[in-house]
Amino acid sequence: MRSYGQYCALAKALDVVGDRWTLLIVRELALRGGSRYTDLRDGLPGIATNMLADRLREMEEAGIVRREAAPPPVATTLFHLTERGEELAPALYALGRWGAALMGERADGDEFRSHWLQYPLQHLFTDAAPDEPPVVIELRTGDQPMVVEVGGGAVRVHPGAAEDPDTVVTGDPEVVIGLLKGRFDLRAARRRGLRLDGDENGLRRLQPQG
Amino acid sequence: MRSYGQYCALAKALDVVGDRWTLLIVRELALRGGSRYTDLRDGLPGIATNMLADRLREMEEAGIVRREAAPPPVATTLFHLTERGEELAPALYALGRWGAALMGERADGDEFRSHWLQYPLQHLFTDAAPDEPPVVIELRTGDQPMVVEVGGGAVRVHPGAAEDPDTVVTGDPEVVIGLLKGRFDLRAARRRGLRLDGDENGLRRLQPQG
DNA sequence: CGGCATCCTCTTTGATACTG
DNA sequence: CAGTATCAAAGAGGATGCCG
Repeated sequence: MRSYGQYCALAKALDVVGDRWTLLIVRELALRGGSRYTDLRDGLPGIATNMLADRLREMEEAGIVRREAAPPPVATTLFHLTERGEELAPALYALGRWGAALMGERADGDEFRSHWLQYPLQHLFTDAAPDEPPVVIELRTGDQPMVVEVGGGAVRVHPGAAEDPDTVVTGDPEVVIGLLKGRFDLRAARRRGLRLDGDENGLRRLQPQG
Repeated sequence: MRSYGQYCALAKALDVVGDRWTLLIVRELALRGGSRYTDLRDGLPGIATNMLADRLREMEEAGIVRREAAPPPVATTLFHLTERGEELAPALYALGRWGAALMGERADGDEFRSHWLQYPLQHLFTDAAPDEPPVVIELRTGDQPMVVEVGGGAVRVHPGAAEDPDTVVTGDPEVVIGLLKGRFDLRAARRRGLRLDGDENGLRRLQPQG
């Protein structure tokens, strides 16, 4: 990207991360940790492969991405955020929080990946009853199941199936997210195809932050 | 901007404010409040006039900018942020804070406007001695003087000349900012052409936040 | 298959000139 | 003052090819 040529912290930040796709690549790396090229491409539906290669090179030059040759058994390149890259997290949260209001209806053709839920759930939601025993929720929406552990005042999220979930939520991403955010109540969500197995009260623990 | 087509809050936010220049226009409107077109252009050195017109229209459609026909005595159009637009402030702070680390040397040809200091000073600096009587500093750098009031634990900044400043700091933006951020000590700043009139201790009140 | 590089087309941006 | 009009240059998107 061409520099804005302004001696201003915001402009300088945008000189580095203001390019198209750059912040979404940071999102992927922040969510997944070290990632292969093809995993990144999969988490960035719509990106052209040359774009991804270009951006990764630029981000490496800018000091926010580091590439690492994985040792022989794997024999692949792994891309990581540098420390400086990880420091973008607060900016991602702030933008994501602002964008949350735009997550109403899923536009036609909008892609979805389950692991995108990790950021919002961990940072925009809270444990409504920190003193009660922890609750495990499995979300089945998108390309893979996600486990949500709510307990001790915090929310932790990771991909995979839960061993013995208290609650299992199955449905379209728009409906699952709408239910969690309070845009739909349980009745409305069910009308839109949501299925809930196990303890309905488990979900009450997971509440959007003020 | 073409939509990313991803059902993700960050991607949705970038669909709206990820275009080139958009966040810098938000910066200008946030700093100045209601602004005329030509004032915006002046605060955005490097922007092409058709870009500014395009962006303002898009931002209006997106609901983050509102245009207002000022009444007869002024008879001009004023551009404002909507409430939704003002909610971008936390994202601007976060990005600006990240970009502050890039404010080392002023690149050749980098433009500067004094009012850009307002955001960083108010939000990235703090009053180091909240219980002592307030201090007024006048910064003379860039296109216009700025008044910095440090007192009661807060920092307030506005354009203009101070009536009876405790301290007056004159010099190149790079040096003034370097001094405030602690990149230069007073000796080093003076070597680079900084002039300080009045009480040297006034400056000690203004300290970067952790 | 993973990790790109090339080629081509289309869109966006930038510089400048001009207008009600 | 507040923009439009015009045109050239840069960047993004899509398809495909290459190489270990």
